[in-house]
Amino acid sequence: MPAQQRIQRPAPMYMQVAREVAREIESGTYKPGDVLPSEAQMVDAFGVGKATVRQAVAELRAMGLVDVRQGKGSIVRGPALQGHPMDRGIYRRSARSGPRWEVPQPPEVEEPSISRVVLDGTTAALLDQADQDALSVERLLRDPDTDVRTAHRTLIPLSVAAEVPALADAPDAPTAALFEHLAAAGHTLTWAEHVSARIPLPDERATLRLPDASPLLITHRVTYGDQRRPLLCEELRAPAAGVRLVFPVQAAKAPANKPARAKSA
Amino acid sequence: MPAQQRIQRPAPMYMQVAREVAREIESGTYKPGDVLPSEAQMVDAFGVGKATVRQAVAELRAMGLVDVRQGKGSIVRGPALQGHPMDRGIYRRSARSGPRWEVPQPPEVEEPSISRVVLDGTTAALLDQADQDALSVERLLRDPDTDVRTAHRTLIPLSVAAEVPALADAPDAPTAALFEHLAAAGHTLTWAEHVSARIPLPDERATLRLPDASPLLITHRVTYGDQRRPLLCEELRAPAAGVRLVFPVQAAKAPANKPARAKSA
DNA sequence: TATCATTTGTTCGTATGTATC
DNA sequence: CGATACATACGAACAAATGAT
Repeated sequence: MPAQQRIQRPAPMYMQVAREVAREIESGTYKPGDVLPSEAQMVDAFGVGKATVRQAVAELRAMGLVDVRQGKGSIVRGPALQGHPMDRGIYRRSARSGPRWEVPQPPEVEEPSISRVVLDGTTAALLDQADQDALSVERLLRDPDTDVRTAHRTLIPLSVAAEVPALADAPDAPTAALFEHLAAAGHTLTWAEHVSARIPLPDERATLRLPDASPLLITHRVTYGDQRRPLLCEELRAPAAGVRLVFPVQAAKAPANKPARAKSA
Repeated sequence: MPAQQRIQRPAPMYMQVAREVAREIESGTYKPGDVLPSEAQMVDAFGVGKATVRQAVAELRAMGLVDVRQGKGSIVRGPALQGHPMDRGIYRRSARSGPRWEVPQPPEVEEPSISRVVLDGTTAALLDQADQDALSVERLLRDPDTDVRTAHRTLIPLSVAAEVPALADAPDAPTAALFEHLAAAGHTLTWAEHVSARIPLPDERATLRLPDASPLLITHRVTYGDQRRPLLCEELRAPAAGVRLVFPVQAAKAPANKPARAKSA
């Protein structure tokens, strides 16, 4: 720790402006839906150049506090979209009653599109099949209550599709049906959910109608059969702002083995 | 004017520049660790103004493709940090063997700091206690293998701490010990994990050493007692780039709308 | 140790295009 | 149509960090 830590240089002016406006938003001076003063007004009010104001507004946008629209202005976002997850959960739970499965899933916007794809790095690692192609079923889902759009992709390795013809015949069946077919083929199913997040790509922002400053929550639900063989992978991409993923968890009875640091090359 | 719909305006110049450089990165012209041409060189190479080049570089940074450092240049990131989750998982699993619990947790960097806090919107909703204060234990954790830093916060409502004095005596005990105390007090424990993500605040970027374009993965693990009463909330904030959260999932036997309770032996 | 060239960061100015009302 | 506001683009200057001399 150098002594330089003590002294603090004044923050850049654009950051000071951004913080000042952010404070006014949080204190209620500007309420959700309000339009902030225009850039020209801020130039006069703060006595700084236009580039400084623009960068300050860019910071506010990156913080997720405002939505900027050309020709209109900078609109203050509601707290629900300011990064705090609302009470809208996407529940990730599967339930089984006898031979039937229940897997919650919102209705889809368009009909699913089926294609044959080469697995990318992440999904190849999860499915443990570097060279194998897979069937891909892509869906665009939409929750009618909240208008939240999510992208869902089911990946069925070709080897699994060959073994279980029911999957190859109707890969676009509901997830519960896929589980039932795998169970009927003699597999004992277990799952793992892999959750990550990243900045959305431009086209993802468009199709999912993502606002600025909203990361993309990505979960891969891998279905395993016996000997922990991966059979299926579902990828769900959801906006992180205003949405939570909820996992009901049951503690395991026994610590079993410890796969904590296993490195599979 | 309807014909105008068909034509598409050319993308802004800064976006064209960004895409061109991104293509060169992905095609291998610039490899991870390489330093991109300086801004001045790009101004000459592309024949655009400096502001245009700067915004293009800002785009590349937002895409997570490069790391820009003053006085040095723009360094191409490795694919591991380009938004694709690596094979480093944070395992979220609790195991019980008899009266003992096992909860995985990396070592902490500093000693935990204990304070009394007022619950914010999210945690108040999860703990179902709008007016209640809570004990807060904050830890900064660090995985020695990967140098990944995570922030961990345990919230114990004051009412729960009053009922279970062992929690109030040592709120900074390991999570497994907290579970054991709650179980010893007669509670049957269940959990739910709430996962979200958002853009990190500036100070979070500093303490967690977050690179640009890395969202923050946030999970709230709520511990419930009987009648689904929330007893405890743990908040974990982890960098989303290069990290996955892994949840082992077991399908419930019956589609109960009531929480499925673990059978006590 | 100190200096210097290079590179990015910040800030100002000006002009024009485009969307909204 | 016109006024307003943001988006894009140019130029210029100085500050701050970096690495090598």
